[in-house]
Amino acid sequence: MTDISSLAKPEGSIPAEGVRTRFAPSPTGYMHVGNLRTALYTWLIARHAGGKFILRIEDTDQGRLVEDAVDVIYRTLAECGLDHDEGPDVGGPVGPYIQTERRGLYKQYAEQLVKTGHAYRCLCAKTESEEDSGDFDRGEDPCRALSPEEAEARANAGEPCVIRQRMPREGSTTFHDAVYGDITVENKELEDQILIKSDGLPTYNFATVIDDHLMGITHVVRGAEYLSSAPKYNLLYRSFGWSVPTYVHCPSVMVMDGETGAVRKMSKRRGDPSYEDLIAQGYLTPAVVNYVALLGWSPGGEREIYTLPELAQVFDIHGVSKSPAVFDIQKLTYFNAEYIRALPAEEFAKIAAPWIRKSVHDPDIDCAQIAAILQQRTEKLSDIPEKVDFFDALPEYSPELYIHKKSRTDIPGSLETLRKLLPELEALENWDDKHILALLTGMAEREGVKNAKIMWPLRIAVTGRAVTPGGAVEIVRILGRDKVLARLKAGIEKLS
RNA sequence: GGCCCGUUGGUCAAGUGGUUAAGACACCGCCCUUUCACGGCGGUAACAUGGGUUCGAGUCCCGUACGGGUCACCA
Repeated sequence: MTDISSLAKPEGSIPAEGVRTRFAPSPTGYMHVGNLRTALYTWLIARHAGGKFILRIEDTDQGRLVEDAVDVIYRTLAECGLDHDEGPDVGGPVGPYIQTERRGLYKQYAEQLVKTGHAYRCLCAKTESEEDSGDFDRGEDPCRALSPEEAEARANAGEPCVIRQRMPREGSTTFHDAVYGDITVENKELEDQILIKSDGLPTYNFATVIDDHLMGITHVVRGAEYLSSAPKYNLLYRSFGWSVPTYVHCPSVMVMDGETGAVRKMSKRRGDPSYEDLIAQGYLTPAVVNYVALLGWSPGGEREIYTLPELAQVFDIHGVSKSPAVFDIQKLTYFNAEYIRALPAEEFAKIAAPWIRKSVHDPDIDCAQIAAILQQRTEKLSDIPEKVDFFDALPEYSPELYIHKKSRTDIPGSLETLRKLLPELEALENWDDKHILALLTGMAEREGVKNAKIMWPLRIAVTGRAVTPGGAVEIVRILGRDKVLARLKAGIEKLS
């Protein structure tokens, strides 16, 4: 076999040791949850070991280029905290990190394989073995393995030419995966896959092997959908005399159909959320990352809430599951609520402000005060606007709302309460929680009734809602005297 | 259909031959509470199935069923 070390290498050389992982997305324009999880695990493995995390763009499909798609990848990785040490934007010792910029490289290695008999040129889509088996009419079709001279002549004449990997016809190949263990397939099941397409670019299966080797990748993390093509890689590595990196295949992320209950792979086309969709729906990035980490991997204990650095510390390939996991938006929502509650109040106020302003336009209303009562009751940011819209304008509501068994309220009693409340609130000097509460409890005490009997009608009158963020006192305070008095009057009129 | 992989409650999952088979979400109930929520307490609910191996099997082996993946000049 020819010495492959004489072949051209990209600039620089491979670091001698240490874990190196890579996230190698094709730029399709969005990151679905499964992609994000693959990126996460890949990053986690590198960081856990103190190694390097590399970003490589796999854009060898010229027909599927999407404008700005790479930006989505950069943005998502950055937002999630998955920083890369090498990549198209930051460079590195084994670049370039975009496959179309490496095109010459693949061709050389493919030629090498042709020379050593591990690959052959072909003019059409038929493989050697199909040709041998007489599956098509040889007389009509010019397709067959070509000699180098022939191939070159054809290429010069402008005829398309493809390079295929020559698979052994007998025996079997065993491939080892860190998650799935040993997987053995009969060689006769392996197709002579195309290495170099007729446009001169490599196929994914070839480019990834070449690049992973050249970039010194030690752990290849990818979706389980690639598992069945993995044995072919072993053959490729063997043909080159290269050592095989550790493969880590991750189970697919599924989604359950709400109606049929059937599980299927997540897909953008079916409306399943991408990372950006989730953020737009008011999910917090750390919550998404934390939840996604646990989808198909378990740290083993009972703990579920982990920061990114904590995940890097405890991440272990052995915890990766073999079976597909169903994405559960409810559990994500739970994680999100946990993260929202844990936020410092000022930070939540900052994050919540734009959502509050979606429905509360009155400049006199203080967003920060609303945020304060909202924080403990918000599961996702997108729930906010409808929860607080009553601050802006009193919604239409039914008098029935005044009837509440537990608070022992009814319509006539509520009317009476509102009538008494009106002058007292009008006269209240200090408009703050303490004094408002004192006024309300004082009234309850004087009348010998539960606080709720006073507070329920008041809250209904000022909000028009049975369910509100915060109780009567806070809402009255935030709303301000003018609005409260006006709404009280409206309530009295409604019940009269 | 061929090949490959998988199968613990509705969902995520712990479990590496001997456990009353964890925990979390969701759901239900109770408590707390000025509503709702939060919080606290409790509850319903699982080893797909049939054979082995073994003193003993969720854990090991084989079959069956079901689910997933893959069979492109896409990744």
